[in-house]
Amino acid sequence: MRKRYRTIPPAGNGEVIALAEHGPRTGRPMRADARRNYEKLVEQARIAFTEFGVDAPLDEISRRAGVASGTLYRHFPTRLDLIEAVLAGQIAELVNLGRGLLTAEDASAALSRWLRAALAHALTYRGLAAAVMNSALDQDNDRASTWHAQMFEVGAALLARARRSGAVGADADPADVLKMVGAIAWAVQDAPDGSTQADRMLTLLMNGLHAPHRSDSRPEE
Amino acid sequence: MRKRYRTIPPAGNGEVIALAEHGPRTGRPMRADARRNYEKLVEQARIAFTEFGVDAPLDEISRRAGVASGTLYRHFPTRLDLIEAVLAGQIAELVNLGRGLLTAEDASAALSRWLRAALAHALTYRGLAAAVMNSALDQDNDRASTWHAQMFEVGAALLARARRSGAVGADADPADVLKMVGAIAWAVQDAPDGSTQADRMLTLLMNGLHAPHRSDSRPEE
DNA sequence: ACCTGAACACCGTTCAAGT
DNA sequence: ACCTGAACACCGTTCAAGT
Repeated sequence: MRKRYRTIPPAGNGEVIALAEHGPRTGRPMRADARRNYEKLVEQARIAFTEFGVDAPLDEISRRAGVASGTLYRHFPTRLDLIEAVLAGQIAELVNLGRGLLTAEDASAALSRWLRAALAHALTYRGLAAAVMNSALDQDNDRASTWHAQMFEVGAALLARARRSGAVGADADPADVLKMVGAIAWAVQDAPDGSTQADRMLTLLMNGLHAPHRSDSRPEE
Repeated sequence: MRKRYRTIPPAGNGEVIALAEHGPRTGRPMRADARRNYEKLVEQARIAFTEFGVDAPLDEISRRAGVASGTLYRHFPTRLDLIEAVLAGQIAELVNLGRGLLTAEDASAALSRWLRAALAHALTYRGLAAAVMNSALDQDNDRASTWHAQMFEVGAALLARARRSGAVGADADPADVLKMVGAIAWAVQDAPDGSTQADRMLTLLMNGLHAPHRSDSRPEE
């Protein structure tokens, strides 16, 4: 199938269970067995994504969770639904970190630190998180989860604060910056020296933010 | 299947045929019918990738080319082999452009122009070219084609020249820069306003290059 | 040396029957 | 309301037979 991952990322925390308490379809509480199945599916998906990558066979996941394939499909109509559930806990942590950093003294350092944390998040599961972040950032996307919305809010606030402090020049679009972070994660996902390369690339991005904004975007020719 | 593309990119030029003259396996000239099949497969793959994206069914491609599935498999053992053949002509053009720009007066503008051309290339076929560029950039990759090797050579030369001219500060790794270009293409591949966003992001990258190099890559915490 | 095309394996999706 | 699991559809890969 695919190369295996070295380390298994930490499991999603209580946030996942908070999601499972209410059915994503009805809004009403889930039946106890349905909720158990939901949680088993998310847990086994997390393990399978770690082992096989994004393309882990769905029936393998349902088999490990001890449910039929139709049950997986009922809870998660698309693969992306399942993926988002797996990532939910990690994103919540990122949001919390960002909120804490909003009161840090050095606004520029706070931004830098949060972007590095976001990059670390984006790198999980072979750049899978990066792909989800990226698709959630597209405007016409009605799939952008609540978690992602919060994440972008925090990112924008940190960027605005850094700009007000004078450390970041001119008008960088927060969505652009976050897209770049996801893009870096994607770019290094299979590189042998991935994390050091990602570090250098993020430094390049931070330099671009610090620089006085010069628009040299003349058209192609 | 998938959303359709607006425009069909220009066909690969003579370079593709140059490849087809010798079998990729033996090194000796291909039999006339084999070569015809090779070319028909590349042409139909180009069209199918445009219509369906990267995941165009292989048997659809072989069906349109009028050959059996085994023939496609003989010429192109993996999907990536087929993709590389489709992109070959475009990459050759990019290399030529870069070589011409090596003697331009303004080294910084030359780099900027070539990076924008590289970005345009990376955007073809829904960011498919970006994925191929990116995987070719990984060091342990024995699949990096001759074309890509030339491309990275040209990019490195343009960057070095811009650095010597003083317009680009310090030591940016050419591979990092090209990875960023591919990453930008990937990030905007499905965005509604993709090309304008890509433009802004590339400007951010250029700003990062122009800035005096500051290394703020302190570890995570 | 190359091509054909049937056979196989794999995997996602649906749905009738059951609780 | 939810679950099961067989059935179906789709697609990549192999390989024996043919030229």
